[in-house]
This record gives sequence, C-alpha cells and structure tokens, in this order.
Amino acid sequence: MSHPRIGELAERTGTSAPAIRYYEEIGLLRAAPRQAGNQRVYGRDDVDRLTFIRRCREFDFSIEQVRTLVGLLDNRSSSCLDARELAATHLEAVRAKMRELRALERSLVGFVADCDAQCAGGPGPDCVILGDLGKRCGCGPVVP
Amino acid sequence: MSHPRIGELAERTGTSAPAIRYYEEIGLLRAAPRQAGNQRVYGRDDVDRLTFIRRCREFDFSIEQVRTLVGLLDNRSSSCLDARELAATHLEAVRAKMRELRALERSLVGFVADCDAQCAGGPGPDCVILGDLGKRCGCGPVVP
DNA sequence: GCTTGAACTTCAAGTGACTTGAGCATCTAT
DNA sequence: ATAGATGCTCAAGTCACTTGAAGTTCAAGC
Repeated sequence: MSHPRIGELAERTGTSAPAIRYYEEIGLLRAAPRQAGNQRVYGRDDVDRLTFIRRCREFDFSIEQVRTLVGLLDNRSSSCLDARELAATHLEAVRAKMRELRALERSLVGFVADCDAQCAGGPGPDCVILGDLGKRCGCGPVVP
Repeated sequence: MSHPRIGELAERTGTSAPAIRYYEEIGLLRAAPRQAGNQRVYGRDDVDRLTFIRRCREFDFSIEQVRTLVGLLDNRSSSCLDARELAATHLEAVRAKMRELRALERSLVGFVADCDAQCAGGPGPDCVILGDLGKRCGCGPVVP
C-alpha cells in the first residue's frame, strides 16, 4: 500500500486516473516514476500532495490558484501571508457568486410562486410566468 | 430601429454578436434573413426571443434547458406546468450550489482567521493554515 | 465617385478542467 | 496459459461561448 499505482491513488484521493495524468501533464504533479512495465508508481508524498490539490479544487480554487498554493507549499518562506491573501481574494469571489445565486434563488422562487398562483389553480386569461422572462406564454388561450 | 442588424440586436439584448451567431448555429435562434450584402437582419420577435434566452441564461439555465423553455414558448399548450417543473428543479440545483458555497465560505473564513491568529501576529512553530488543507506549510521554520 | 473606418461576414482555434473512447500493453489470479 | 482487471498513449469531446484572421459591406464625409 505504500507504493500505489494510479488506480489506488485515484481512489484514495477522490480523483479520476485521467485527472491525475492531466495534473502530471500540466505540471501540478511531478512526473511519477515508472515501474518495470511503464506503469506509474506513487509514494506517500504524492497522496498528500494530491489530497491537498483536490481539497483546493473542492474549495473552487482554479488550477492556476492551486498552482500558486502548491508553490507556497514547495517554497517554504512567508507562505502564510501569501496564502492568506489568496484565500481572502478567493473569499470575496465566493461571496460575490453567492450574492448572485441568492438573487437568482429569489427570482426562481417568485417564478414558481407565480406559476402556482396563476396557473396551477386554473389558467388565467394569459400567463404571467414566461412573461416574466420574455413576453407571454400560453398556459391558457390568449384573450386579447 | 425596427430592423436591427446583429450589432444593435446584441446591444439591445446584452449579448455579443458572436454569441448570437452561435445561438443561430445551434438552432436556438432561427437563421436570420439577410439583406442585400449578406448581413443578418432581425425583427421585433427576435429581440423578444433573444431577451428571453439571455434572461434564462442569467438564471443559470443550461442551453439545453433554455431550448426546452423556448420550445414551451413556441408550442403553447400546458406550458406553465412544464415551465414550473423545470424552474423548481433548477431551484433545487441552485440551492444545492448555494449550500456548497456557504460551506466553502465558512472554510475560507476559518482559513483566513487562522492565518491572522497564527501567522500575521508572528510565525508559530509551524503553520496550521496550509496544514488545514494538506499536511503542513512552512510559514516559520518547522521544528519537529 | 472615392475613401475611410466601423460594422459585418466566415472559418478556425482557444478557453478550463477535465472526460470519454480507441487500441494496445501489463499485471494478477486461477 | 489464459482471462479479466488495470494500465498506457493519443486524440477528440464537453460547455458556452470568446478570440483572431482575413476578407466584405455599409454609412458618412469630401
């Protein structure tokens, strides 16, 4: 278990094997040494590093941001402040995205509520629902 | 103004001209008629339809979902209930995404707070920050 | 009529972060 | 020895467009 091949590494880190090869290709993981038959062999460090990468990705850091973070790990000097700054910037982006999503959620709730009020109880003269988005739809006959 | 070309249509709907051509190519917009010199000419209906499409996209509906919604517009029968169902499903997806982002936000806040506590005030023996994500980083010398 | 420059045309390639598929080699177990 | 799981490389596909190149057409001024 101390020298996993790509499949086990994938399983232990929640990654797919092609994704691991992709990370190697773009230089996020070192090129793994190969055993006799050309298959990649990994070590404990690779498990840690890939776990780190995956967690960053779950945190929605972009690959380039992860590259920076991994660089901080590799190059151990004044890492924390740099990492803090990156995280703070990223936090702002996440919050902006959340504000967007909240607005979106409100709109959708309104959309569904309008549907229930206008249409589910019986079609009105013309439907407001799709009209919210574009012009008008025909959930009942359009009576001008 | 009643027969805009692609640039004006783009401006009036908040779309880019290449995006409009792309929508035409994938069949979300009809192939626009051309004027003498082969340039696309649009009408009032196109403005409405594209506005609808853009609004759906702002609501984070995928192109395929928009295709369905546009289909409901085109085919006016029992539209509302179908649209409601699609919106409700989409709302669930949006809420799931928000839950993810909230968790992410909490983690990042913790990350930044740890940075401030552990590192900004002076490096501790070793840093917890990147350790939260992977193993440990070296914002100070690692003393085993 | 001529010229300039903005707006238009098509087609191809690029983006991010992988996934999917084809076709072959290797490993492990029986 | 053989079968099936796992691995390899390389190419193409995904999504929703954007960007760039190279050529045409339009509108305005002279």
